[in-house]
Parts: sequence; structure tokens; C-alpha cells
Amino acid sequence: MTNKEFAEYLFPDVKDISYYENLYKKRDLIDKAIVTRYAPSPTGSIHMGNLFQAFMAKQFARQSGGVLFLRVEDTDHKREVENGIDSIITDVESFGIIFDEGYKKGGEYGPYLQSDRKEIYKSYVKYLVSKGLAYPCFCTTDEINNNRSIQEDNKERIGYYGKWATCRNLPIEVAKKKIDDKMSYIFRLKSQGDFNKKHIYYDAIKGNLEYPENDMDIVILKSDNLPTYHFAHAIDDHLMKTTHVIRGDEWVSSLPIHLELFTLLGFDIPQYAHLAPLLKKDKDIVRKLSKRKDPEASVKYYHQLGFPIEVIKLYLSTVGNTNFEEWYLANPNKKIEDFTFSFDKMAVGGTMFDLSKLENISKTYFSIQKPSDIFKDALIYFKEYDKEFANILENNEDYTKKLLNIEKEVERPRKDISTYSDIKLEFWYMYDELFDTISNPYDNVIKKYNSDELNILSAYINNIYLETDNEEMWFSKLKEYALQVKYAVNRKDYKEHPENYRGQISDFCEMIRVMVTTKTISPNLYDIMQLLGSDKLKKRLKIFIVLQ
RNA sequence: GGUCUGUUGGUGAAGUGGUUAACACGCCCCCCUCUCAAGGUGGUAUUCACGGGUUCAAGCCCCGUACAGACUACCA
Repeated sequence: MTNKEFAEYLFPDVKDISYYENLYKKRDLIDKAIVTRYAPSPTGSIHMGNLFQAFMAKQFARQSGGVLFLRVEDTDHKREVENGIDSIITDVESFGIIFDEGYKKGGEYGPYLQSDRKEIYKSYVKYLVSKGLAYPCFCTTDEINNNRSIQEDNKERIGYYGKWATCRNLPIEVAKKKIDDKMSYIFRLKSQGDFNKKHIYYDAIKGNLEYPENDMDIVILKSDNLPTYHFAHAIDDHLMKTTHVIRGDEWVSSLPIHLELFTLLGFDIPQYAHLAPLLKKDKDIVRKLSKRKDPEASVKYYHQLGFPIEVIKLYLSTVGNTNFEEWYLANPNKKIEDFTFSFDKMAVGGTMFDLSKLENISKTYFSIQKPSDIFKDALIYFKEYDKEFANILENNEDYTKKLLNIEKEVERPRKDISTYSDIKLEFWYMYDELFDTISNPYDNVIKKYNSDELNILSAYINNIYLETDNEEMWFSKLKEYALQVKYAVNRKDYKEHPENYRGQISDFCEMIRVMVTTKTISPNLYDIMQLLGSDKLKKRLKIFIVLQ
């Protein structure tokens, strides 16, 4: 029996590969257009690493006038999670990553669900068998495990290759007999590689990668008739006309396998771009951000904290291209999409996930947003995570917008919130609904004031402060009064003769601020007092004095 | 054990053989202003994991060591 006859015997009703080769036409795109894909497996919700990959894939496809498609790699039913695919699509799309074609959306290069492509894979396995480049393997898990422990003991390379590949040279007749006897089997690649031969592959991100030829007879078709990742990758990316494979760098070590597969199948090899992982410092150990161990790996975590989607995108861009941050700082009014990403500006090693950096980016982002936009998005956020505060916001829409507008229309806008939840955390005292329900709002005030100081404060609020004063008037009155009660109104005077003063004007202002806001940090004091109004100030003053 | 990759300040990093090792975050000092924040000035790496080598010249090239990461499944 020849290889060709054996292939026919194994796959009697399968189409010839020429059918598929002709079915999927060359894509009609401009020169240098990048065709790439996001290819998740439906094993749960998306995490930062996935999002990063999808985001970069999108950027490269868009900026080159190419195509981005979604392929679902559902060849492992054991690990599958219910609704896994839908939640991934929703998550990714919420970041503005919209696919040109793919699962659910359709397209001319489908199906885009690997489990719908079984027939295609079979055709190519049949082709390889007919060429003598693939064979059925009857080894049991026990046999493989056994070989493995022998290999470990002898300190030999682990795997199914060379003399360990016992089914590789099984005569066709013997194999056929086993199949007729209903023995279970899988298909393996009959590797033609020589482990001692080295080659160099140029990775778009990592540069030149030196690797030995693959000599492992890897599994290509599993006993459930589904392909392994390696095989599906080669077939799919070939038929879908992918030009660039953008994926995590956990795949670099499989590169020799993929390169051999493409070569033996007679396919053009795509350009690979292996993305460095997002890292985390755990105690003193640096490791890959783990979906299972690290809450901050999940995208949802940032939603919950209240980071805007745009901020996450800015952060990923910063991580993505080392020159992005500089560009963005120089062009604050441009959109991320205006930046041209390049592979050679991507990190080769891993990137530490830096929360304080994220916060900083976010503060700057909030500082340039319009109050009405912040209000709108914050409301969406609180409706999901804090309904009570969402109601308060809705009942105080104009008031909140005014609050968010403080020190906004100036050259250097304030930077005091980095998340939507900060609005509550930083400004809760502005809402009587919250202030009045707390038994001691001044619980966290460390500094205590004596009766002299309280009298001064009291006199100021009751007799000096006038709601109708403009800011200039407000401050000159404040200064005049402060001086009267022995607060230094300029730094030099105080430094020269601290003994002559009760403190500096800043101390006086701090006392007012603490009384009004319970905090030592707040937006412009004048504006805060204006917004609250005289009556509330007097009310708070009484509470403050009692609780001191 | 094997294969591949990486290692620049507190952090993220620029840097691909040639003056004082960019920039950003953080931290500290000071300044400014009518308070806080913001902002501004300056300081934060005698040196690029370590040891050799090549070169007139090395963070950048070569070799070795250490450490770290990825992979080494009928998982992706």
C-alpha cells in the first residue's frame, strides 16, 4: 500500500487541498497592508495580556490599511468556559477594537471558529499522509509518560522524536491492521528536521532569533479529530492570508515547529511579532502577570476601580511603543489613533505593570476632560458600582459639574482624581447627603484646634466671610483678618520672626479647609466655599466646634 | 535536564562602537502663587548583573558565569 492509498483509506470522503487553496483568494489590499488576527481561546474573561495583544493587532491593521479578524481557537473543549467567546468579544469591543471579519461577524475567509473547520484540517492531514509527512500514532499516554521518565533519568531531551518516535516507522500494513482492530490513534507530523542544524529567524519585535530545527513528531490531529494549536495555526493563517502573526512570546519556543509546518505544507511563512509579557513584582520575584493569581491582571479590576477605558488604552500604548509617551505629551490633543506604532519600538523583554504610572496618566487625562463628559461617564460607573452615590449625583447634576469645573479652565488644570471612584473619595464632603449621615465627619482629622483658634475661625465665618465677595475681595479680607489675629501673611515675615505669629496664613487656611471639607487637601478653597454657601458653612462650623 | 530569550537608577525605560547615559513616573530640596493641589528650578546611575576578551574607543561586538522568564501536553 502506498502513502497515497493509505491516505485515501484513512480519509475517504475528504476534499483535496486544492479545493481550499482555490477557495480562498489572495486579499486585494494596498502594498504593506497588515492582515492580522486576534485569536483567543474561550477559556474565560479577558485579561490585560490578551487586551494588549488585541489592541496592538488592531493598531497595526488599521494604520497599515489592512485587516483585523477574530478567530476563535476552541479546540480544547475541556477548558472551555460557558459564554467565554461572547464575553471576550464584548470586552474587546468596549475598547474600540472592532473586527473587520471573524466569528459572529462572518467574512470570506471563514469559518472563524476552529471547531467548524474540522473538514479543512482533515484535508491537510490527508495531504501530509499522502506525502509521507504524517502518520497515525497508537502510543498510549502511559507509554509516552514512561518514555518521558526514562528521558528524564538519562538527561536526554524530552519528547517524541528520533528513536522515541516508535510509530514513525510502523509499516503501513501494520498501522492499517491496528486501525481495523479499532485501536485508538492520533496523527503526528513526520518531522524532517535535524536538531543539530541551526537557523535564524527575524522576528519583527525580538529581532534575530537563533533556533535549532524542529525534530519532534508533534501531534497534529487529536483523538477527538480536532487539530492542535500548532497545526490549526499553520492551516488557518495560511488560508486566511494572515501577513503578521502578533502573539505572546510564550510561543517563541514553538517557532521551530511552526516554521517546519509551514515549510512542509508549502505555505509562505508569515511575519511573526512576539509580544513581551506584562510582568508583576511579587515580593522580590518578577513574574508574568497571572490571570489566576493576580486580580490586577483582569480588565474588570480596572473597570471596578473606575479607570476610564481611554486611560487603559493610553497606558497600553505607553507600554506598547517606547516613544509613545513622549509623543503624547507633545501632542496632548491628538488621539491614540494618530500615532504610528512600529514593531521595533516595542519592548523585547517583559514590561512591569506599573499602577502609579497608570494613575498618573489617568490624572492627566481627567484634568483635560470636560466636566460634562466626566459627569456622564462617572454616572455610568456609579450606576454599576454604587447606586446610592449615582442617585446623589443625578440629584446634583449642575452642582457636581460646577465642582468638577473648579480650576479646570486654567493653563494648568488640577490633577486630583485618577478614577471615577475618586470623585466620591475626594469630594464626598460636598454632598450633605453623605456629610450629614456620618456621626463624626471629622474623625480622621489629626490636628486639634484650641479654643482661641476656634474663636478666630468662628468669627471669620460668621462676621467676615461674605458669600457675595469675588475671589480677590475674599482673599484680601481673609489676609487682613488673618494678620489682625496674628497670622503671617507672607513667608518671609514668618521665617524671620516666627515668635511674633500664631502661624502662617496657610495654617489659617488649613483650619478653614479642614472645617469645611474635613481634609487638608481640596480644590480651591474659595470655590468650595462658594459652592457650599454661607448657611452650610455655618452649620458645619457648629458641628466642627462641638466635635473638637 | 534541554531549547530559546532577557538582565541599564526606587519604577517604566531611551540607547544598535565615539563628547557630561535621553525621557517619564516616584522621592527629596527649594521657588512661585492669594490656601491645598498643580506648576517651575535643582538633586536623585562615578555607570549599564558579574568575570574575561576584541578595539584607538564598548551599555552597545565575542566568550564564560550568575540570576530571571518562556517553552519542553492528544492546553492554547
